[in-house]
Amino acid sequence: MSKKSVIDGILKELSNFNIFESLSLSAIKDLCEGCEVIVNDHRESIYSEGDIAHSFGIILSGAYKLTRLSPLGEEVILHFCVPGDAIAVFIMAQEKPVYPISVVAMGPSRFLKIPRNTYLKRWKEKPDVIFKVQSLLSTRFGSIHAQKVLAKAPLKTKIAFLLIDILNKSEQNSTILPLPLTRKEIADSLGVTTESVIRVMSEWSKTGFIETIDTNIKILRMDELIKEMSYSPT
Amino acid sequence: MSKKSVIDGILKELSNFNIFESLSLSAIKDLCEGCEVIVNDHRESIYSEGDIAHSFGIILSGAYKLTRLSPLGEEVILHFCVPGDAIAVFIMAQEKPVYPISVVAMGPSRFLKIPRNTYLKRWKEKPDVIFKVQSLLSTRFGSIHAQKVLAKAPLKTKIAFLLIDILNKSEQNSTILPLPLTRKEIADSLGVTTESVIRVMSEWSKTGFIETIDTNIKILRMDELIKEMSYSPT
DNA sequence: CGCCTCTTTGAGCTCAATCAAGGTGTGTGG
DNA sequence: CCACACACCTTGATTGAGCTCAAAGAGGCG
Repeated sequence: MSKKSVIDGILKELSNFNIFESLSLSAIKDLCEGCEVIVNDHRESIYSEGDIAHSFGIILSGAYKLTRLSPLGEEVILHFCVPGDAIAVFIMAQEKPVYPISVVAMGPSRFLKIPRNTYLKRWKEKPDVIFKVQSLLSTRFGSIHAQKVLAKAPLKTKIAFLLIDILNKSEQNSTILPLPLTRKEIADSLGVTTESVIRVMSEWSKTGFIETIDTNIKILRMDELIKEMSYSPT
Repeated sequence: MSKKSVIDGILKELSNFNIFESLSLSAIKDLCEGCEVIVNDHRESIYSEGDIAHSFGIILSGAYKLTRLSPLGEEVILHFCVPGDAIAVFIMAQEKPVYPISVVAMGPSRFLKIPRNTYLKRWKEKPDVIFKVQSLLSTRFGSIHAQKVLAKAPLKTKIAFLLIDILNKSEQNSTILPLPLTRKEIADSLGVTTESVIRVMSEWSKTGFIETIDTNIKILRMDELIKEMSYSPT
């Protein structure tokens, strides 16, 4: 395949994403000047907390997690990203941006890396695109807030909410979560222990609410999971 | 005082805020077309979760909390806002924006309410201002993430962090928190119970790390508070 | 003066953490 | 090809930090 047709293929991929919808292929091409496709294996890191940010990008396929280390050196997962999500865009306008988080692939994934210069030259003065970025951010706030509201809820409420929230990221109306997810990752995302997550989810596996094939979680009884989400005072 | 000089006074107030710094007074005036100063008493609400968003604004003085109700009907505090903070700006670009949270005054406060139309006409095409808004958002992400990283930390770590984080919002190098804060509010912000917060803070009051005059918290021994923030496995 | 919000303290309980031990699957280097 | 490391999953027993419940005092406000 020639380089040109590779680029064409990617442009087509990009045009499906929310952030670029309503843009012409040539406009998208402009926005991606100097880009590069990064192919990652499971657990490979593309950005590390504290590094100077020379680039940002868009997830093409697979999934990535945004993480930080806790004071005790444990991984804390701040967000799960799926295809179409932008990474580190919103720090590009800063004078000397530094990645505030690390970004790690979950399973084989592809990432379109775009130089910061392209942002400064091409993205900055395009309000439409900037507002798309803002709307991605605002979705992220939504998830975070919804999770914080459940702070006092029992663990199974939190897990049920997380699974449903992740499932909703998926474009298709699938019942399989769009990313491979270990029990440990669920725990690290909710700020609880792996064992506690396992105890809740084994129960659900036994009662047939969910099914786990390798690290892919399938929701069999959405209605029951939603019931598990509700809770009442003691 | 004439209406004109009232406006001049406010413009001067605004020009001190980060979001408007480096803008001329007349540019700021443009951005505030149709604005109105709202004066609030303690616990008055300016926006309610779910309402259609016809306006947004900037905090002039005092403080406001951003809240939501938990499934059990308890107040959950998502963020504390101080003078210079923008409220609901980043949903203004949406087609039919709805406030995702409620906004409630903490003590007597003043808020500059700006119609959504002004945003669409004046803010939208000014990238400089939009980036200032983005930078406010990114600060907010910073706080939220830092808090999430402490999810497994003991309660006193979380409280110490919250107090220091709020103190850092203050412009001056004061040791008094820039907003009146009850124990219940600390609890609602951290997702714990009032009693637990009281037990930790009474201890600190006894040992002289902090002092509470009415609802104003003064940090007497920052070094000790920072020590309380560190923790180690079991 | 009664109502409301906030604070305080004590006693008992519970959910999730901790600790411990064993099992599985995958990759890798000798 | 085997051994060994590593990441993840699982289950059971024990423990403890923070929750719940209860009761009471201290302002502030209409």
